[in-house]
Amino acid sequence: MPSRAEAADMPADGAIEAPERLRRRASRLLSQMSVRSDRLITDGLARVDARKWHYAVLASLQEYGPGSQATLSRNTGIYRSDMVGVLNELAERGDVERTPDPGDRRRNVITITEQGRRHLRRLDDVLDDLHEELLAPLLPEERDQFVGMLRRLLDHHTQRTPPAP
Amino acid sequence: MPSRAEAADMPADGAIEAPERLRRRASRLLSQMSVRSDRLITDGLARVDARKWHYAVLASLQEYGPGSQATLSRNTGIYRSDMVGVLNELAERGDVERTPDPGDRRRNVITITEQGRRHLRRLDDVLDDLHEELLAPLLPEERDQFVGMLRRLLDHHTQRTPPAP
DNA sequence: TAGCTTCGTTCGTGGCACAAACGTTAGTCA
DNA sequence: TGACTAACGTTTGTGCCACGAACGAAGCTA
Repeated sequence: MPSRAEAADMPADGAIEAPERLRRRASRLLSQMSVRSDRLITDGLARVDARKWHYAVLASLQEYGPGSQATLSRNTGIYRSDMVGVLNELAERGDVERTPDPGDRRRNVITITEQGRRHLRRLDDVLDDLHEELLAPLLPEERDQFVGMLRRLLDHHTQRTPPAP
Repeated sequence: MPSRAEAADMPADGAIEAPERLRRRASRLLSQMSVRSDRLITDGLARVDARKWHYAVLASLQEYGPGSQATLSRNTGIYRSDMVGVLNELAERGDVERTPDPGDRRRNVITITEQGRRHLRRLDDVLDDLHEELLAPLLPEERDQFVGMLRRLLDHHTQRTPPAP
C-alpha cells in the first residue's frame, strides 16, 4: 500500500486553484468535502480497527435498544444486504449478539453487549477528535450552524414523496 | 431501469429517524447529503444530456483559457486518466477542440468552442435551478454562509503537506 | 386455503476516485 | 552529445460504495 504522499505521479490533489464557478457550487463543495471527510474518518477509525458502519449500528442499538436487522437498517441508512456483513463483523468481535426472535421466526434480534457499549464510547472519543480535525477551521459557534444547516438540508431531502393515491 | 419510487423492496430511503448520535456527526451528515446532492445534480444534468465533469471542464476553460489536459486535470480535480474520456465526450459534441500543442509535442491544447460556451451558459442555468432545489431549506443569507464554510473547510483540507526536505 | 408482505441472505451491478505502467517528448546537466 | 529525469496522454485495472434482484422462509389477511 503506497503512502499517499509519495505517489510520484499524481494529479490534482493539491488543487492549484479551481475556477470560481466551481468554488461557488454547493454541490461540488459538498462532494469534494465529503470525499476528504470520509477519508479522514475511515483512516482514523481504521487505526482503532473499526469502520464507520460499526459506529452507526452500535449507536442505533444504544439509543433504541435491541432490534431486528431490518429496523437497524432503517435507522442507520445501511442497506439490508450490507447490514449482514457489518453485523457479522460486530458479532465476531463480541460487540453485538445475534439471536433468533422467538416471537417472529423471520427475524433476528440484535443486542449490544457490554463490550459493544465500551467500544461505542471509545469510538465516540475517537470521532470527537476526528471531528475536531475535520471542523478545525470553524469556530465552535459556526460548527453548530454548519451541522444545523446540514441537518435541515438532509431532512428536507429525505422526505418521502408519498405515492399518489 | 426501475423507477426509484416503485422499487418494492427498498430499505432505508425514507430514514425513519436516525439516532441523535449520528445526526450530530458532521462527517455523516456530509456524506449522506453528498449522496443526495450528487443524485440531484447527476439526474438533473442527465436530463439535458450532460454530466458534471463536463461543466467542470468547460468552466475551467472559460475561466483560464485553453490549456493542456494535465492543467485541466489540476484545475478541476479530475484525474488525468478520467479526463481522457470526458474530453472525448466533449470533443464529440463539439464543445471543445483538441489539437496537438506545436510548442510541446507531448501536450494537447484544449480549447472551448463557441458552442461549448453556449452549453456552459445553459448548464449554468440548469445548475442554478438545481441548486435552488438543493438549498431550498436555507435562507439566501444562510446559503452564503453555508457555501463559505464549506469553502473554508475544503481549503483547509486541501493544503498540501510539503514533503520533508 | 391462497395471496400478499417482511425478513435475512447471497450475488451482482454501476459509478466513482484512484493508481500502475507505457510510449513519447522535453528539460537538465555531466 | 548522451544519459537521466520528469511531464504528458492514454490504457487498463482496482477497491469501495450505494444499491438492486431474487430467493427461501415465515408471518399476515381474507
